[in-house]
Amino acid sequence: MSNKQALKQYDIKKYRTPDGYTSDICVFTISSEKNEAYKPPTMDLKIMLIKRAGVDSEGNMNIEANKWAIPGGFVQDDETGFQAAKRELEEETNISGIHIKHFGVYDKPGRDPRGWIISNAHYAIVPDTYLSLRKAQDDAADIELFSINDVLDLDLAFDHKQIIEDAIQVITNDLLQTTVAKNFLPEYFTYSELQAVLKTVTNDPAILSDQSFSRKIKSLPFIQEVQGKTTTRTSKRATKLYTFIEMDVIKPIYTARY
Amino acid sequence: MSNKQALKQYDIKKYRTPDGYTSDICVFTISSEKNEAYKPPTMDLKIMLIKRAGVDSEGNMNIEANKWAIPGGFVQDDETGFQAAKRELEEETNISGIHIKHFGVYDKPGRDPRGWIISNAHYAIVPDTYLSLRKAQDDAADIELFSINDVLDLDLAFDHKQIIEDAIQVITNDLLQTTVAKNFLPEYFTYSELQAVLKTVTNDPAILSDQSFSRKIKSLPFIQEVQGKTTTRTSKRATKLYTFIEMDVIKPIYTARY
DNA sequence: CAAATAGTGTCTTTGAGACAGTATTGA
DNA sequence: TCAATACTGTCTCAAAGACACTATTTG
Repeated sequence: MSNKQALKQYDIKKYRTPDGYTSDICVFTISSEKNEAYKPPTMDLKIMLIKRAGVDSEGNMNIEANKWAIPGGFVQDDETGFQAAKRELEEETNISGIHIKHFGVYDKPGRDPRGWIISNAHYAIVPDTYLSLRKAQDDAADIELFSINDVLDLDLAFDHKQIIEDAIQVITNDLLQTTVAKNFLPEYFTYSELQAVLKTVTNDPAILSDQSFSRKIKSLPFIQEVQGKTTTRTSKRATKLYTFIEMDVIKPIYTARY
Repeated sequence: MSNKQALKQYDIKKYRTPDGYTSDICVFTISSEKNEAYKPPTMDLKIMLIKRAGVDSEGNMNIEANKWAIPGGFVQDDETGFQAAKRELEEETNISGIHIKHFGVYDKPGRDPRGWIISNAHYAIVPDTYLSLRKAQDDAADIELFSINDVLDLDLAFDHKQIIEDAIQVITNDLLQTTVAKNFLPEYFTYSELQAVLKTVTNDPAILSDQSFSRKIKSLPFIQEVQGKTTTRTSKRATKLYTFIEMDVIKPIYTARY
């Protein structure tokens, strides 16, 4: 065993090393499709993609030209992949404090024709106001939001179809089994706003029903009613506001009610 | 924006590339501490570590010598990190079909004094019989199982303390919120065997109580009673057997009972 | 007042949790 | 027989789900 160990270390020179190490970010936003006065929002979960250029800076044909891709870039040698993702997202959106989470590594040989390139996949949650702003400032031709219901029909670069599929699965899970939904909401929100977020990823009748959900929200240990504050942004009648309590929630499937 | 994109591609030559790409595996096993006849098992969640050699093959002092470490090795350029983890684990234990899951990437600059080395972290679930066997065959001085309650007190190599902490958190979550517990159990198991697995990571009274749990298990949609089969391995009285049904379980925290 | 949203009142049914009791069988 | 494990019977309490109803406010 000691030999085996020592040999492994010797092998360090033998193995080929990767040609690149990148971080990519699936930027999700929930845009209120309709946002009329005194109406609860109708929401749609969207992902931001960029369109790859047709030619590179030297005028040569670009690889995966004109295809849609998730934003990303190379990790520098003085930062982690996570830090790189954060940096790139901040460069892209000009905001910090964004919720961002690593969810996978994509390293299948041949995934990038340029070489052996390893990609860290992250998802981020960004309020849609920032993205509309970003799109307005810049030449906006090559940045677009796509509904998660449509995005997989696009012509996507590299293995980004797989990455996006996985990201949608992960964020669906996280929205339902963690309190990450709070990142799509203002600090104080109404029951119907939280409900609209969850509706983007589930058909659970207990969540779909207004009465059930407005009753249920009062008994959730990780959500608290904000006393004495109301809003009229979702209805003419003043509506109670709630806020998330900071806590880890692990509800075992073995004790839940089915 | 097109310029920015093109520039990014140009940068491919500018960035330093990693010095190594590895896969490490936290090998978990549940050993039955007591396994007397007609007794339900008392289980303990353990992790397998190897002891790093004192000197390398050339007789030089090894880095992180004599410290405990999680097993792993370099990813080859014709395989993914996940495949490498599977290959290494099979080399180590001589079994295939093991449950293995990627849970993180460790790439903090300076984490490995030998260079910029990126590690994919996985956890695996291995029946303890295989590990005892493996330990018996080999010179066993440098391979050991540690309870997750003790392992963090050891002198651990590199950033393996962090990796193991994270692995314990992830497997705890998965055991309670997915059906991954099935990998610690035979195909047909008793309620007390499943209970013993869950007890290694939770103090939930509904799981701790024999009566509650033996009732509850009948109503779980992902567990089915095996008709007409019983066992006496956990008690003198014949005990009903159950099996997991293949299905995805996502129980929203918003509909669970608290 | 009509329409829309946000609730509440109340009933039925289900299940969780607790406690006590029964069932089975080897030592 | 006893001790240990695996249940089952039954009660109480809380919550889920359904339905009807009330509350509030603007156009």
